[in-house]
Amino acid sequence: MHYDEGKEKFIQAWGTLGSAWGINKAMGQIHALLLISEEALSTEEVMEQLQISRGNANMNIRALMDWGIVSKAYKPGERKEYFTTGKDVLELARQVSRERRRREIEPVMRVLEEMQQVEGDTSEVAHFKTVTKDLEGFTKQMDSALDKFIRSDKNWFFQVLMRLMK
Amino acid sequence: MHYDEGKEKFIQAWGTLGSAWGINKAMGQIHALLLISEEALSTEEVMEQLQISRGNANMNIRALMDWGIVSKAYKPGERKEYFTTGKDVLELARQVSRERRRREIEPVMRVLEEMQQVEGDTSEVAHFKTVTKDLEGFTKQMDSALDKFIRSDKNWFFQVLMRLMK
DNA sequence: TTTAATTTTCAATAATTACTGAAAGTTAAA
DNA sequence: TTTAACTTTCAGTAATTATTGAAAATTAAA
Repeated sequence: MHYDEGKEKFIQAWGTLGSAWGINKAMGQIHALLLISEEALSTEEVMEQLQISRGNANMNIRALMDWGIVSKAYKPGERKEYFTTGKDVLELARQVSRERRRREIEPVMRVLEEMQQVEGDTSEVAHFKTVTKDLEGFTKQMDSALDKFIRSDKNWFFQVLMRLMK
Repeated sequence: MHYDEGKEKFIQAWGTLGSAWGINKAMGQIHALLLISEEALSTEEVMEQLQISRGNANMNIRALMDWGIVSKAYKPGERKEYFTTGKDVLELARQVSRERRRREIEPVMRVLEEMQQVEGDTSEVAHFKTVTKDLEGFTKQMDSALDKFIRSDKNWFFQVLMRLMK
């Protein structure tokens, strides 16, 4: 397979994966492009390689920076801004976990907690509280495991993974 | 808080969580509704409670069945179909993991594997292969941990969680 | 300062995705 | 069989989300 074909496939696949997980396609594609670029890229280069508009490129690069997975990189003597993403996959996973935890898990957990405030002594209410309590318990456990992962170092993570596999 | 208010909040929250994870809102809401219903519900009841059309209800109930998290339940003497979802949260998580693995992780893994077929000896190609290989390795490890989780029983899962927490 | 390079914003538009409702299809009781 | 209850499909429409491109804002060199 030629490089250009592989590159194209990878960028598409990464965009599609993003979509399936609630991240917009262009954002996924820009991330893919930066991942495989040895050098930091300018907005122009992103626009050109992905055939997207300036506005689109700018907005999604910003969004990636908000996620904490893309950062600015100035080139000496150049005025223009360049962008890169870390090449460490574990660190990437950690950062994505951190953000999704904050953006999605925490809000839903707060709602689940509130549900115990529902009044009434019908079996309907009892059932409602049981289900939401179960969800809350499970979510809390997952969340604290995730938290551990986020704070962990490489060694801890691989050790856990090894223990878990056997 | 009154039951109806709590119910409404929970259904909304579950729908929103769904959206953030690439599942459509109505699907999430129907699932929430079935979760908190003690009895199986008919399409009519779903339509009425969520104020959605017959087509919408039918399509999303089917989708939930495709995911393997909602099943038909006939009531004695009744001709109409009723639907329920399991109330075991761990089992639910397992089933969702199973499906996302099949639908999303496996396809992307196949693409990542292919990337090693790229030819060329430039540093560009070398870098490309390194990055995609790293992603592939990480994804494989996550995938096999997930597989373990999917196949595990409750005890194994909680033991792992406990070990992991401390 | 001016000027020019660069980035950001945002109204307009396009593309995608979700939803409706009625017609067609299916199923089982009469 | 017929009939009626029920389920599924799908073309049309609505709602949402993504994208464009040009104007406004910002930045730094001249």
